[in-house]
Amino acid sequence: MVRTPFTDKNGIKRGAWSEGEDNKLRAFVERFGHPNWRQLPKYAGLMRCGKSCRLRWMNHLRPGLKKGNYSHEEEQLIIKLHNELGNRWSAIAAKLPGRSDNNVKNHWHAHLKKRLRLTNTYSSTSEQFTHESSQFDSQSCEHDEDGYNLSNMINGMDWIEENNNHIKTMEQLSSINTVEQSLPSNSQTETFDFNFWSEPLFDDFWTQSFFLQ
DNA sequence: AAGCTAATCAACCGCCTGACG
DNA sequence: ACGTCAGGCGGTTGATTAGCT
Repeated sequence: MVRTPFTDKNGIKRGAWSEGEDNKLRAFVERFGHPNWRQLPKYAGLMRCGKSCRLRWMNHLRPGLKKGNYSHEEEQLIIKLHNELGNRWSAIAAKLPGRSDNNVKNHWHAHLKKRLRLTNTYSSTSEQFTHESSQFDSQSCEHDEDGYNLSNMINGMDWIEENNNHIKTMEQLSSINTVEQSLPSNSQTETFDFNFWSEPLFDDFWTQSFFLQ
């Protein structure tokens, strides 16, 4: 699920990162930090652009990154924050320890957005859902930019998740009339010498000594 | 088994912002 | 005040995998 590696006309490598490249970047950043991403690949012995190195570090290599499935709580928090902040993925990711902005954004587009759409479709077919699934007063509860009731969204998502096996398609969902009866009634840096990097001797001496270790 | 389509997510691109000279 | 540069952000692309016919 990654782009095929290739080298562009400037000799910059692009596409998927190899394990060796990851190791070089990780080792270098852990040792020297990253005060200058543009210069970093040169000193780290990587044929990558600085942006690519930064992205790789931020989204895959930095310590504490959480991989794998999102918890229910995380998903609810994303929905809530997206409602409050819009597409400010970095701000949303900042509230989710261990998740990168890219990761959150992908999860939103691949999972949550669709589920919310599904929920709203269902919501519009069931007046009862709108009434009973919300434990909040309609005047005071939160709404998204399109006017959707946020609490209903989350409750609806809960329900869809619980009943996922029974709902296969949007068509099926919108044709269900008896579903509402089954709805729950109470649903709810390290320090670094910056001048060091501009020191010409750094070029050969440090990169060599680093990789000779 | 083969072909097709949808889903997933890593990586890229272009733009914006702030720092600095 | 202006230009340049680097970092960061959000949108988009594309390769791979999974599932369906």
